[in-house]
Amino acid sequence: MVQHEIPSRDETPPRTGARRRLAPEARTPQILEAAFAEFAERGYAGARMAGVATRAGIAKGLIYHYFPSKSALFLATFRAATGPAFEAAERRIFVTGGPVRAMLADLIGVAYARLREAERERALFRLMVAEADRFPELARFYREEVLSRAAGLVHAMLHAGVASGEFRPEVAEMPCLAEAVMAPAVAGSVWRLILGKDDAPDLAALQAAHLDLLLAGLAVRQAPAR
Amino acid sequence: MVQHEIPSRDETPPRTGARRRLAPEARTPQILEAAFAEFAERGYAGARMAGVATRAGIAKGLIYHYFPSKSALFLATFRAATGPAFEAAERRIFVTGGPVRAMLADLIGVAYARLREAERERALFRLMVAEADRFPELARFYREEVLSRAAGLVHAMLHAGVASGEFRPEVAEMPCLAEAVMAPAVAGSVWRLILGKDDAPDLAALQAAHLDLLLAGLAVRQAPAR
DNA sequence: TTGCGTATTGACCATACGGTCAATAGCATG
DNA sequence: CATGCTATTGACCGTATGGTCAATACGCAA
Repeated sequence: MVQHEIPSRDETPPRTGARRRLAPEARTPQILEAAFAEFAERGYAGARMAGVATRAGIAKGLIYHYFPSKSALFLATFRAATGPAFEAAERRIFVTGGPVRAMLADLIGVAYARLREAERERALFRLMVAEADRFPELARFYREEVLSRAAGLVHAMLHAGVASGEFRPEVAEMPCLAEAVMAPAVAGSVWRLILGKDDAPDLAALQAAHLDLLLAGLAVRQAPAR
Repeated sequence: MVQHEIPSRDETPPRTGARRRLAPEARTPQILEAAFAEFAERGYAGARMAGVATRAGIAKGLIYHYFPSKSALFLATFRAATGPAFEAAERRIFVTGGPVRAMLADLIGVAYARLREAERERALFRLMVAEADRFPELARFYREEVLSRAAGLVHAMLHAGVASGEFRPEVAEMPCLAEAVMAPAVAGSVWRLILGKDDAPDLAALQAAHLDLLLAGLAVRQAPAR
C-alpha cells in the first residue's frame, strides 16, 4: 500500500535488489562455492554467514532457505568440496607397465603435482587440521577417503615391487611402511600451508630427494651391509 | 556509602568476588596459561576473552590490564608457549659417539618421543597451520626456530655420515634431503592432529618403518644396482 | 493474461563478544 | 594505624553475528 505513494522511477524508494530467481539445483552449488571460499579464508568460527551471502551475491536469509544452520552449511560445503579425489589416480596407476619403481615414481609425481596446484585441496586440508576435533566427520572422511586409500595404493605397489624382485622382501610386511613412504609429500603440503608458496621448502627439490631416498631405501641390496 | 545500608553477613549484597592481589610476574603467566588452553581448544576466532578469564579465575577486564587486545594476547601466548624447544636436542645429539647412523636413529627417537607426549607442541602446531596466514609471526617463528634448526641438525648429521663413510656421498649435497629425512615425523604429527591418538597411524610403527627406510636409503651400497 | 508456488529479500531480534571504565580493595610502606 | 599505589572487579557499551519471518516478486503453467 505504501508503495503507491512512491511510484517514482528512480531506484531508491523500495529498492528491490536485482532479484534473479534460480532453481535450487543451480543456487545450491553457488552457495556452497561461496561458503567454501569463506570457510577456507577464515576458518569455521571466523566465517560469517553474511560473508557467504555477499560472495554468492544473495541475501543472507536465502542461505537459510537451503541450509538450516552454519554448521550444516559447513558440513555440506565440506562434502561438496570433497569430490572424487582418488579415482583418477587409482585408475591411472596400474595401467602403466614397466618396473614397479617407475610406477611408484609416477604415483609420487602425481601426488606432488596435485600439491603444487590444488589450492582447493590445501584449503581443505587446513580446515581438517583446524576443525577436526570439533567436526568428527572431517576426521572420518580423511581417514577413510584419503589416508586409507592412499596407503592402500602404496601398499599394493610395495607388494608388487617385492613380487617383481625389485624391492627388499621385508617391505611387504612392515606396518606403517606405506605411511612412511608417502609422508614427505604430506609434510611438504603442511610446510606449504604454514609458510606459503615462497618460504616453504621447494616442492620439486623435496620430490627429488624423497624419490631418491625412497627408491634407495626400498631396493634390494647386492650385499646387505651389516 | 550505599554499602553501609547493607551490612548483612550473607554473601549476596555487594558480593565482592574473592579478590586476591597478585604481582604481575605471577599473574601474567597465569593468564597466558589460561589463554593457551582457550586458544588451543577453540582456535583464535573461536576463543573468547571471557573464556580465558574464567579459566584463569579472574574477571575479564583484568586481562586488559595486562594485554591490550585479543590479538596481542594471542601473540604473547604463542611466544610464551614457545619456549626453548631445541636446545636440549641440539646439545644432546653430538655428544653421543659411535656411528653416525646410531646418532641419527637417536635423534629421530627423540623427535618421536616428543610427538608422542607433547600435547602442548601439537596444539601449537595446529594453531600454526590454522592461523599462519592471519598471523605471519607464527610462520616466521616456525621457519626460523623449528624447521630451519631441525633441518640444520639433520643436515649436519648427513655430512658427518658421509665423512665417516657410512652414507652415500650424494646425500651431502642434495637440496631438501634433510627435510625429506624428517618428513615422516612431521606427517605423523599431522595425522595424529587430525585423527586423534587412537585412529592415527601408530607412532611406534611409523618410527620403525621410517628408520628402516631411511637408513637403508642413506647407506652406501656394496654394488650400486643399475 | 492471470494465478500460484516458492525463491528471494530486507528488516528485525536476541545474544554474544571485544573492549572500556570508574569504583574498590588488597598490600606494601611509613 | 594511616596512606598511597595499583591490581582487580563488575557493570556497561557498541557492534557484529547467527538466525527468524512476513512480505514480495519471479517465472512457470493454464
